[in-house]
Amino acid sequence: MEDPRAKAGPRRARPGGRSARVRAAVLSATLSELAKRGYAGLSFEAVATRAGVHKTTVYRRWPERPALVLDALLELSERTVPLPDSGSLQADLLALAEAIAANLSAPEVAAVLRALIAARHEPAIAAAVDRYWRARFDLVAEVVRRGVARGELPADVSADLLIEALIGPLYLRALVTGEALDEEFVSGVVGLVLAGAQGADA
Amino acid sequence: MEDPRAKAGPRRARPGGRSARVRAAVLSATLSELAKRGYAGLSFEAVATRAGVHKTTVYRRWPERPALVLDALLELSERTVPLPDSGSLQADLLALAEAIAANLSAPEVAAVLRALIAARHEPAIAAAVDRYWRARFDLVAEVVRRGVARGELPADVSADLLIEALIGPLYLRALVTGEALDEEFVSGVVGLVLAGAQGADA
DNA sequence: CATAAAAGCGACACTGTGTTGCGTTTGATT
DNA sequence: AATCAAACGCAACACAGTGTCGCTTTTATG
Repeated sequence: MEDPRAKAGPRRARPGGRSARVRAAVLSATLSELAKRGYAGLSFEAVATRAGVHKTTVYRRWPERPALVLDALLELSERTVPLPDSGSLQADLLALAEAIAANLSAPEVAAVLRALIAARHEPAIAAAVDRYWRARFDLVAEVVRRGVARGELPADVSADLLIEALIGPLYLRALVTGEALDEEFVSGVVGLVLAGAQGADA
Repeated sequence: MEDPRAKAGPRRARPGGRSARVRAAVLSATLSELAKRGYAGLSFEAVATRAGVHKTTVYRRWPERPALVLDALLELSERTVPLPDSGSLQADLLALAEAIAANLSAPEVAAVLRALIAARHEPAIAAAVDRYWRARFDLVAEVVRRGVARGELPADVSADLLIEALIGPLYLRALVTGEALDEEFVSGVVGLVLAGAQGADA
């Protein structure tokens, strides 16, 4: 009962070229708008205009707001930061902290992060953000593990605690208090945390 | 030319009773709505309804949004946290961290803070938040100063750095990653920071 | 070159915001 | 206690922006 190319036929393949372009433009525009207006103030119309695309196109592909923001985020988190591996824990942590500080010092990045923090209302956003952080932390934990393997840290040190102690102050300044992430501060935090981790095995 | 009670008369005094009640109700409602919807999603109408007051009343007293939120914030920051002074730096820092953690663990508090973070767009809000933090830090620095005076810390330790290292991870969990602020984490941070501050005078 | 998926387009209903004019309540003043 | 303006309640309004719909045009794919 299977006609050679009859019944199966009508389901044509879907285009890749234009759709991909539109998608990229919209997601990029979403990030910009997110930085500019925040999550709640995000307007589909503004996103469409900025992307050079019609409003209905955006609505059709991303029927509700969390879906759009989520896709934009995934796009953003693709940009992975390479893990330093210099052979010295001190140097690795410093390089890491400086890279993060440089990132956070970019106004658009800070703005997007602030928008995300505010969007924790939305369960879908919260879940995605959590996953993002877990992956990030697991990655960075590798640096700590190498330090332990080299004997630079006591074996019972908690990698998560160390990482959070390192990153926390950076985020505090960038997002909460708004103070500048200068060189002195970053190296100070690294020194403090490192000394604490090396000596706190009580 | 000054008639005893003539020309100066028509300027009657302004009521204190009802106005004060309305003001308190509105500001309290503002905090609740802020926690619920965030800054950008804050609706004057919702605030008014929650406060049991008419929409126009809110609009008249606070013509624009930053003014309303700012007043609500000032109300909130009145609630000062008493500084611990047990004679031991370790105990003081722990008490402080636990108090902050308890605060941040309250969903409404975390929600309001998130809303404020997102509202950094608004210069007026940003300025007020910055002032708030400066005052807070100056206050907490007293604990560190006492520790230095008792010889529990090297004299050249930076009070600000120590405080930010202590508070940063707490805020990171509460606002960014969303993880729980359990007892173990809080004491871990205190231990790490304290050890770091005591040993890092290089 | 035929075809269907995807984007463009204009129009629309609808919700919520912020404003205005006027009447009513409230509380300080004499 | 009577007065009177400040402050609030109320209803109606203009307006902007959101999200939806039916239709036409473009553009990959086979």
